[in-house]
Amino acid sequence: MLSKKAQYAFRALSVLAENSGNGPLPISAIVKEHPMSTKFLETILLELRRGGILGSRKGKGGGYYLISSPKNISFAQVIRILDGAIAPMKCVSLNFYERCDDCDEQDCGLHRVMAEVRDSKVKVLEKRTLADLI
Amino acid sequence: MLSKKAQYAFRALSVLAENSGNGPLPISAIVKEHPMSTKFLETILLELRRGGILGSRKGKGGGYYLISSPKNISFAQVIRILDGAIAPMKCVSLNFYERCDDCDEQDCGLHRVMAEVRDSKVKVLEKRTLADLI
DNA sequence: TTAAATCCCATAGGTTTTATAGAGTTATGT
DNA sequence: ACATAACTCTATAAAACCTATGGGATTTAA
Repeated sequence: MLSKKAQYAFRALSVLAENSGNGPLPISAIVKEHPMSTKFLETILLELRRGGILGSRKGKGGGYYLISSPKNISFAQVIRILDGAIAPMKCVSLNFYERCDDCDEQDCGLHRVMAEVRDSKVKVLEKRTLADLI
Repeated sequence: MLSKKAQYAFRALSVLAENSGNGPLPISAIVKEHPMSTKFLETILLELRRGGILGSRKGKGGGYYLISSPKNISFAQVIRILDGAIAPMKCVSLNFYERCDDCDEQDCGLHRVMAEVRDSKVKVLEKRTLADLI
């Protein structure tokens, strides 16, 4: 399941996507469109900035903005920044791999099926971008 | 991500699937093949029984067994019993639906993409069965 | 009667998620 | 220069959830 963090993030990103190209948008403007905890959103936007998909400008007239065009930012990127692995098990994760203690991964049916699930999720999430939110 | 519960469940179910048709298998026999907490596995098997995919027999010579053939028990069934929704958000879940507070669901981009993710996951998980574990 | 096995309930302990608070820092417009 | 608006950072608290365990009750076969 998507965390609340990721859900809030997509709400906020949809606002930023609509505003794309018009300079930075302050948090207050985002909260105005999608009511939520300002402070919580702050930490989320910070993570997204560190994750490399948002830029920010301080001071009067500042705020957050998308670093690239909405159609170049995939759902997969956002989810990996906020929730981590897309795969249903670490041992089949592409970006957050960890060795499995309970099987040898070569001849494990569970491993095979979960890799298949991962592929089907990634296929959708890599294809869909913030442009699909507008 | 799959919970440990679901992971242990699949390990156990693979043993039961291999033994399918040979009468009940006690927990001790399962733990022998896949080392894990006996008590924890006990609660898992109980849930699977209540979920309708396992039968059990008490007393000496008793144990757990698959109610139907391995090829008729899908991954989706098992996951729904132990982890709940397969969908990434409750508001797009087929079996665990809950209304979304933050959008109207008719015209929500996030909703649309997540429904697409749900479909791709369900497609794999309904197709794959315990027979794929053997 | 005894041993083997499931059944049931309660709960402890830890981790993660969600959210808040507050002080500090930086940039902007005037 | 100054006030202001906005981001930065760290700490922490509350709630929810996951993982695991314990003890006793019940059932069955031999």
